Amino acid sequence: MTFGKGHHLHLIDGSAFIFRAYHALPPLTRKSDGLPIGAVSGFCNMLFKLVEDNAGPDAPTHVAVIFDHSGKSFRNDIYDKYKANRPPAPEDLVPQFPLTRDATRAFNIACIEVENYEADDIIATLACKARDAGGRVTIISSDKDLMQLVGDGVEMLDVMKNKRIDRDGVVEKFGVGPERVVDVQALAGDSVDNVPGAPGIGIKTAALLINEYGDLDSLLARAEEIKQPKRRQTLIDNAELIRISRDLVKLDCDMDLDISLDDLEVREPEAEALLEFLASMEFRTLTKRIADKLGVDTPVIPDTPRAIEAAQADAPDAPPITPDSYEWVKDAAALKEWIDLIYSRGWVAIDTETTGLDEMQADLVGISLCVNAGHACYIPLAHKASAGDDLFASDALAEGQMDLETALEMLKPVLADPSILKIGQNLKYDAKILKRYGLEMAPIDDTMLMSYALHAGEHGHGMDTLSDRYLSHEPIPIKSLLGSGKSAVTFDKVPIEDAVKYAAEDADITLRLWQLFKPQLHVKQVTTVYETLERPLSPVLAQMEMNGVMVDRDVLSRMSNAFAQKMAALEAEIHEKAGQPFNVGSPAQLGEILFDKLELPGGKRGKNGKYSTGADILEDLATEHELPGLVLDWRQLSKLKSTYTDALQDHINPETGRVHTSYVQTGANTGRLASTDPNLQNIPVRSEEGRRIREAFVAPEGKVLASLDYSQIELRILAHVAGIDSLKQAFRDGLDIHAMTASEMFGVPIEGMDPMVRRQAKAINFGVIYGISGFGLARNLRIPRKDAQEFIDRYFERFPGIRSYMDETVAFAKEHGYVRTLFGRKIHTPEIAAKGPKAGFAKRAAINAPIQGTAADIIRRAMIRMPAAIEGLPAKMLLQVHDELIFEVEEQAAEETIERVRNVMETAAAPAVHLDVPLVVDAGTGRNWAEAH
DNA sequence: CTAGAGCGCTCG
DNA sequence: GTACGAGCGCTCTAGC
Repeated sequence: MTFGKGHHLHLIDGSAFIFRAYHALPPLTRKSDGLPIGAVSGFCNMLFKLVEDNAGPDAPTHVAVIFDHSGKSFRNDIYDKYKANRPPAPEDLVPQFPLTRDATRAFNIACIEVENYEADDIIATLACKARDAGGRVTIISSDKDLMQLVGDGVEMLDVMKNKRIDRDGVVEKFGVGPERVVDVQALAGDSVDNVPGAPGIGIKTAALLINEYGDLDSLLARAEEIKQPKRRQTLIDNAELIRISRDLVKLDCDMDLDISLDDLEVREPEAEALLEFLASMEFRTLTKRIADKLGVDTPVIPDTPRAIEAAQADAPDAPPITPDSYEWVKDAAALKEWIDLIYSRGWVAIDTETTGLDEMQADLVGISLCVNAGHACYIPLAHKASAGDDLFASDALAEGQMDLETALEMLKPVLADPSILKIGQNLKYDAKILKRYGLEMAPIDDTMLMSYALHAGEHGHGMDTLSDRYLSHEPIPIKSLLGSGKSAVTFDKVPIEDAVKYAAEDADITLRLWQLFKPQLHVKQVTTVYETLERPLSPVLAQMEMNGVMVDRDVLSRMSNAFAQKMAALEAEIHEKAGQPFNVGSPAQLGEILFDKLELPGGKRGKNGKYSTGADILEDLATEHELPGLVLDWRQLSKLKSTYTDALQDHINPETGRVHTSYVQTGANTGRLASTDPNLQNIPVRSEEGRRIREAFVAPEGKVLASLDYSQIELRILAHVAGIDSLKQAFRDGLDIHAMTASEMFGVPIEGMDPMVRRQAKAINFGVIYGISGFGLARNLRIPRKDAQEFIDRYFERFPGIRSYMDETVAFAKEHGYVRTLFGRKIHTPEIAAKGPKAGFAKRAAINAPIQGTAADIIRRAMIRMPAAIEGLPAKMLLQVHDELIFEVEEQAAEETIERVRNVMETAAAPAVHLDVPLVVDAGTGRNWAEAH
């Protein structure tokens, strides 16, 4: 049978269906694993309704669902900004795109998409073919771009409004017949698709002009005749843009399709395949309805959520992880194919290989990509030829590599494309490397951050850990390629064939982890944490790290020399008092001197049978002998010199003259950041001598450093979460909280309070945050344990809400295995069920985590909002130290900057959380960090 | 020679 | 046996 007169073709605009379904329905998720399926559900219902409605006399004989092939089309070659303003598809819709194709096939309906073309072109080509063959066509869509096809037996049907659109309908909408629709659209433009058109001309005016002049070409040719000066000028000025617009809106009726109309003949669904699909989506109602209609038994959909392991076993289509499937991309043609694949998929896992771990200095060596489990490649860009390959130049590049600049030029639009999701493991690293090469990357998903949101406290979040744990696969160790220690080489020396296996595997593993984690975010109810506290922070940190802080080498160097001299003098004195030379830096040797040779009291041995010689012990011994005090002085200098004045100099970047720390977003289980290489969160401040190190952290000429820190944020949070009215009121009244505590506990007036009493209250306040114990407080205050316990008892008596908060928190942790911050962050406490000393640790950690974690969440929220808040000011955010943010700002803008930053910090909890206590931020500025703090 | 544990000290 | 959360430099030793 050949398609012809008497036949009726239905062409369904699949993409329109998907978006309509997505927006019409709440965000449904599959019960077993949280996979978002709202759009698929709506899509299936719409398909089913069509099938049901197709029983009547007007039923189609042929039907097809047409989809847009994701990514770019030939129209982008005509006009590169085509559809450029279109926002990316929502996160939870992206994984549903392929499922709607599966659904179409499950209904046994032809499913068509063609690379480089839009659905509208395929619809146009099929509609023209069918019309020419003498058949009828109904286009099921409300897209006005398709109205140019109406007429001669072609109609549109808007299923939502249940309205047919024929020739008259088109005239009603455009003021012209279908054959002139393109002309009107070319003039009017379309802001949604970013079709330029002629500025100032809308559909009404366009129709008027076309009706007057006949068609677009005549209009443009006779533009001079137009009476209205503005219209005349805009048509003359924009003639070229208008012609381009016409090319953009004109649908291609003459595509080469390898499918014929006869292939589209209506087929009955195959019950088994359709029901299997519906059951796999866990659509209970629809499965039953369709099973009933088809007259077969409804398949059973299990109610119990599957475990992760089951979900994995459930995906037999994921091929095993093997280097055999990885591709070595050698030239632009091969890379182009990968880029096309990325566009067709909508996402890509990416990983960069470099010559080192310092993102501010390492060079790019290659890039790996993965679009699908097992489908990965490596693009080597700067591998060196091995010595044997080229006798003349040892730094010659190896064969089989494409030009680095060409590759980056090709990848640049993909990485910046808002419709392409870039997936990585610790993407901040790759983003910084690529940024140094001029490439921006957005939007992103980071499997490390996902793991952190899901599993903080349960395990680490490095790729090796995750791969082993969730994919049961041990990745190729980097050491097997680079070696280790002195003989280690950089990645550019690795033979490319080895690099391909290693690098592509990393991208492959990352993509697989993403596929596992993404749906889990919903299931574990940490989507908001991930989306609002993790994902948006990563680029902010990257920018801070790249900003760096200026450090004055000379200041450090001078201090270092001074320390060295003092240490030498102390060392001589120490040896003299000890009666023999020994390594003062060796606790083991010191212990023997103190406790064996000098026979001082209190020698306690640690785990390895060595004496403990910690500061607290030496302080106690200082009353017995001169030696311990000298050692303490020596240790302070030694610490300052080695960790700060010496090591810090090595971290000054030779190109920027600044120190660029790295923040580990997943470093602390509570949500705090960790700072490494170097750690700038533990620069001395408590001792006078140590604080001087901060004088080396400076602002350049004409600028100052501004430091803003939350005052007592953790105690404020404690007052809020434990609901202690008197503490909350004290914070509202701006009282000295430690003095107030002392006053409440001991019944003494705040005025003229003994500083010792206040100090004890302060220790108790902090102790509470840490999960207080009599032993700990006793040791901290150096008072008998009994006295400490009395203090604690009295404290709980006065603030009973604190005790119940602690008890409830521990009970919650025992029941659920985790605790939560006010913003929903989960911190797992797997040891809470343990016996013995571990239980104590876990209990205190569980008490502390919601407090410390909520404070961490608040400053994260402030940091995420900060770039927008200081936009336009000559100010840069440089550092975070848990409750403090440090900025570098031009002197005359310091006041304005502080005002804006303070405002963001003080309101950072809102609107997600309303605190019963105010957040207060102290601020200071100075030429260096010591002055600013 | 190297990796890792343990100690001790720095910060919030 | 004990305050909560981190990173890093040094010493020392087990194991290649």
